[in-house]
Amino acid sequence: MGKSARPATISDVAALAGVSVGTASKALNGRGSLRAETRQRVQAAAEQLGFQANAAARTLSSGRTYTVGMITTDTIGRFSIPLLIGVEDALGAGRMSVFLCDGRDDPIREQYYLKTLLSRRVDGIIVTGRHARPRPPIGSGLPVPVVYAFVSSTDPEDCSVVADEAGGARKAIDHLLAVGRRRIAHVTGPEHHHSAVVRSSAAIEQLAEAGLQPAGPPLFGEWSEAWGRRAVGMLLATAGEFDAVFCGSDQVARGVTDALRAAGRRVPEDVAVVGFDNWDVMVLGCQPPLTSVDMNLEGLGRAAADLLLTAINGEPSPGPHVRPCRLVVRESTTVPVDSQPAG
Amino acid sequence: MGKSARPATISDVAALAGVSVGTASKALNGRGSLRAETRQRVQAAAEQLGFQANAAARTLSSGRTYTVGMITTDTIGRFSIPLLIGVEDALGAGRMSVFLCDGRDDPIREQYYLKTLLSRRVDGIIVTGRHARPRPPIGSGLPVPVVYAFVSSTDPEDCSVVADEAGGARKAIDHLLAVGRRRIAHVTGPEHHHSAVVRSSAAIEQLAEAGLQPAGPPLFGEWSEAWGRRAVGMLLATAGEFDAVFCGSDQVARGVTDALRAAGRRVPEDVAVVGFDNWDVMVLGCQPPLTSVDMNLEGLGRAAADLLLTAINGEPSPGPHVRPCRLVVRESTTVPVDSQPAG
DNA sequence: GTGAAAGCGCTAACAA
DNA sequence: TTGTTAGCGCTTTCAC
Repeated sequence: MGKSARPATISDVAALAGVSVGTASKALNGRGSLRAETRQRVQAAAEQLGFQANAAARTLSSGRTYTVGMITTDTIGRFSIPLLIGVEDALGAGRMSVFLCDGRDDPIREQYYLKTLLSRRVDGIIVTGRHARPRPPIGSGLPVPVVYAFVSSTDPEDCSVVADEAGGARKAIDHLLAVGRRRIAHVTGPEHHHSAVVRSSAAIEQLAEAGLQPAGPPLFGEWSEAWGRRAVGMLLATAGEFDAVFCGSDQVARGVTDALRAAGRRVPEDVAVVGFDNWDVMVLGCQPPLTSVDMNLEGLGRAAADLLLTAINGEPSPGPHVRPCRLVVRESTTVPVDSQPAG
Repeated sequence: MGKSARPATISDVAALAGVSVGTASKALNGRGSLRAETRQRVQAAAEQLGFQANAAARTLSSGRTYTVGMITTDTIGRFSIPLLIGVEDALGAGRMSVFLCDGRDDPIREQYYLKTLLSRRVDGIIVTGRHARPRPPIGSGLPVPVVYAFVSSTDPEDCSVVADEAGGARKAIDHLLAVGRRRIAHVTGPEHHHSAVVRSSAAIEQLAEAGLQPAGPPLFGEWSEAWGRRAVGMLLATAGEFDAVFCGSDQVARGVTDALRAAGRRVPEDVAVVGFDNWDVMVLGCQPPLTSVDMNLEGLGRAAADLLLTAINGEPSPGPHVRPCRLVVRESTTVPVDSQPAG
């Protein structure tokens, strides 16, 4: 069973079945009207030869490639994965294949990929990235539809699917208020980071709506556990009392939680902690497991792919499409009913 | 600048330049011999029309698609990313594009993808997966070369690129011995998991070579922090004294480290801890940062892609290609020189 | 119900 | 040096 020299073509199939290529084509694609017997004979021949229609040839006549390109702005990473899976999921069902292009934060590389994808005549393009901040459009007047997933374009006419991060932050605050917290601090990532700012402002606004001030100014730092730990030192030193910390990411939240425990504060009895991202490994590894905001990136990827498919079919949906976040409650904010009452 | 109705074809270019398509083709591909002036005129016309050669048409005549398929056995995840990046890196340089196919641990899905890729006439296929255990070949007598990356095939003739996990485990043990540890315990993942077994046996053998016994039998459990924490309870309860723990993964190692500290044992002064995978977020989030074994998955992906490229060019390299692991030393095994001497 | 033939966009061999 | 032409494998009219 060596390597077959050459994949079977439709004329091989036609010859074996004793029909013309036109007839074979109809038989294999269920088009035209043929005798059932002929159809079967062709299918049997195709089966026997292991025939797989040459996609390039098909593309050439149909004009459709049934492929889409996915370009990541920055490098492929933790955030891209669920998006990728969602996209793959929605497209795979529609028998479309995905070209993966790793932009590496390099605009030149990105444009190179764009050219390649266009020369491959992809039916559409999905652009993603780790940073939610609106980015310049990848191109203008492109011959195929483009959907931005998680990121959005600075051109408000471009189709994008983004998470309602502000809404997520508000849900986090509402939850903390609902479990009786009133002195809520906020620790998050870099001040120049779009998501940090959006989440932070939304949290503060939501507190204000409840007539509350945050427990101290928001602490901007990095997206790391180490920063979360350091921030707790600052909170303990400078802030007054606080009974909750809303964090801009799960990593920060985990650092905060660890440092609080190390400082003798119980989570959640003394201080409740909420994270953001609902990153399984962080959220479940944490002691106790973290309550966190989930942006449903996989659903977002799926939605982006669906919008792309409908755009490919001639029904574009321009503009931003905002999708809600979901709060996943765990033990960092709620004492389990069967646990020891707080001393 | 609306959507251009139809991408320019080479005959558009030829017409605009006032030459025949054959001449245009030569001019654009730098073949044949043409007057420099003609060449330039064609190139200018192509530029003006934004001409991008139709890849499908090119494929049809040349037989090459300059695409490869990458099939993940299980779902795309943490382990696939560095592999993907490596593959992308090595292939992108050679102007090849990658079709990403998420197998989801579903053999039917996998075969569906295989068919799709073959019908797209990819030049080659890379198969990856999270589990290093050898897997059944994805197909036999395939018309294109296949390289397994990180995983290997049960057919020893199949080309695969794998990490020397046993060697990595031995390096970890050697390091612990070098920093003076003699009573080394081992905590790892599920007993039915190939990597757990390989790493574990290699560690025990290496200890034996040094004339040592492990501190208690290896503890098999899960790949989670929670298990690492529980395991420490077992070690403290049942094992005698121990001055180091070699862990089968960074997550386990982190759980172990946290639990040791909670139990009043200092890391690394009282107990040194080594992880496996060198997963940045785990290794750096840990207190203190974890010494860990790095399998260099990105390099592995690059190597797999390079082997695939040479196989595509007619020089296959059958059989397994084993690549060394690297030990990355951090503070979980070595006291920084400028730190407080142990009390 | 089936076959013949044109054409998708490009390359490459051959003619001019 | 340039143009003409025959495919590459498939789909799709249009005759038969």
